[in-house]
Amino acid sequence: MAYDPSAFPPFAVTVDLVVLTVRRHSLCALAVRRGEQPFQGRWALPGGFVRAGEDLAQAAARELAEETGLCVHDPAAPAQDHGAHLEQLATYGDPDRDPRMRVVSVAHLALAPDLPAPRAGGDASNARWAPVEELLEQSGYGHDGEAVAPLAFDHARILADGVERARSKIEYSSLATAFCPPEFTVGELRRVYEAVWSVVLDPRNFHRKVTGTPGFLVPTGGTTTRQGGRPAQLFRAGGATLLNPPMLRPEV
Amino acid sequence: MAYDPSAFPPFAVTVDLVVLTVRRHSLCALAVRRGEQPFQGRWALPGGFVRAGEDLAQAAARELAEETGLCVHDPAAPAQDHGAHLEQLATYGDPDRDPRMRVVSVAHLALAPDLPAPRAGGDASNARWAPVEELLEQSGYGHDGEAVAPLAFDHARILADGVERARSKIEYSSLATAFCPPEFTVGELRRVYEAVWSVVLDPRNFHRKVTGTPGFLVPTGGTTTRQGGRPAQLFRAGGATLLNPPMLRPEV
DNA sequence: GTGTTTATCGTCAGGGAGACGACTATGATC
DNA sequence: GATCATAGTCGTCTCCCTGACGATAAACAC
Repeated sequence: MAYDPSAFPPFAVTVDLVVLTVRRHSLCALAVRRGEQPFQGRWALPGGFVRAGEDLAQAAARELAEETGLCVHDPAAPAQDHGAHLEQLATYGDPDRDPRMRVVSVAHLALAPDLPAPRAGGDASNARWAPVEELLEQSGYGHDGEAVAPLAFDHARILADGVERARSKIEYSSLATAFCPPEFTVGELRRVYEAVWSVVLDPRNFHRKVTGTPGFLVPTGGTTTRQGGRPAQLFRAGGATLLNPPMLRPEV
Repeated sequence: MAYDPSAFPPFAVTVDLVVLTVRRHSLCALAVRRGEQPFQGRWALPGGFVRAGEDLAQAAARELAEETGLCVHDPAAPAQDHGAHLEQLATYGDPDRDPRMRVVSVAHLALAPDLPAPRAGGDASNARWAPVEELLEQSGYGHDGEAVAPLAFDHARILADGVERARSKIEYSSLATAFCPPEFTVGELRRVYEAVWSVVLDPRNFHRKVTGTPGFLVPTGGTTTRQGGRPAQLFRAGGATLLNPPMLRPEV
């Protein structure tokens, strides 16, 4: 218990990011290709060291901006910016998780609307959005037939934890709107739930539920013209953060 | 992004513990008195440095055993041991949270049944169970009239986060049984909910709800003889961890 | 026995959710 | 332009869960 600077081992502290978005009706995560040992050439979650004067949340926001150009949604500001949601996920500190040294990684979860294309220091070939099932398979092939190795380090575990957090959190919070652009339709929001949960939802019951939950959605007055189908009303995210009663995830 | 051992600052990593229990109908947390600077003499959460070969969960379990003598409940083992529940809570890494150096603390949440008395290295005067409202008041007086200063470091924030986690988690999980001895009555479980949520619950509806949720409680066959009142059936915690539908916390 | 306390069972009304029919408003096709 | 396909929106019906609360059961205190 006594304080002795020589009594504790030195640690490196990093932040790793689980950045999720919904593209083409499936839940995708941002992966970057490692350019160095260990796990050189393998896909990994974006991340980096926490700097000296930096808070953990600041470090995560900085990494997110470096990798995606996204600004973090300020919780104090209203939901009119195009920022992403960022929250701490969990911390991973297994002694053997990094062969180089003792690294403790504070993983963060970011939810973002569909983005044009990832950029990793200007090199697009080193970053991509990949469906989470594809990244979580122990081995397999990507949509383009490329062989895919498991994620580096313990990042598969971190990604799985982040996905599970997102899946459960959209049940009882309005976080699903973080996957949507500033203005969206009820159908777009439903497709977010369907992609994240991998289910199909009844459009009529979903519409009744989300429009009937006070503070979840506020109509902007506009409508969308889409290819085929009746134009839909446009909504913005309302001020409510907690949904009560929650959205019910269909079982099995 | 390049790996350079001199490019990152050294951190100390600690685990801090929010140990909660229910005593005399109120939610209490374990606090230890600091014996050294900074915050000498102030109350704080128990905790300590993570050792070299140690996992974060191992470090938390070790600290918990040192402070309380509790063994951690093995998730793989059935719920028949007297162990406590332990889970990671969140990580706190503000650069200024410890004036001595850069310390990142991985806070853990432990839930335990009512224990005889705390022990801190054999010195009982340096550890106590205190109602969480008392510890979270910025200043005030304990139940014995002693003046109480705010918790050291950012431990009030950590404690508040742990309490909120416990309050929300007993809604949708069977974790409330972690506050109970191996065998307990429905009334004892109800008093746990009442203490953690600071509400009063209808005994009849509560009984219907918990006995009707499959896997939550399994009757042991025995009954209790208590001072006054009809003897109650004894139960053990069932195998279910997630309650669906959840317990509903009364609003306001 | 009477009163008190705690446990347990029943009843009833209201609300939310699933299942699903019906209608509306657009684009696509012939 | 009529028809079809597509997507959005409104309504209805039933079931189940919950809250409110009455009633009964089984112990103890006097």
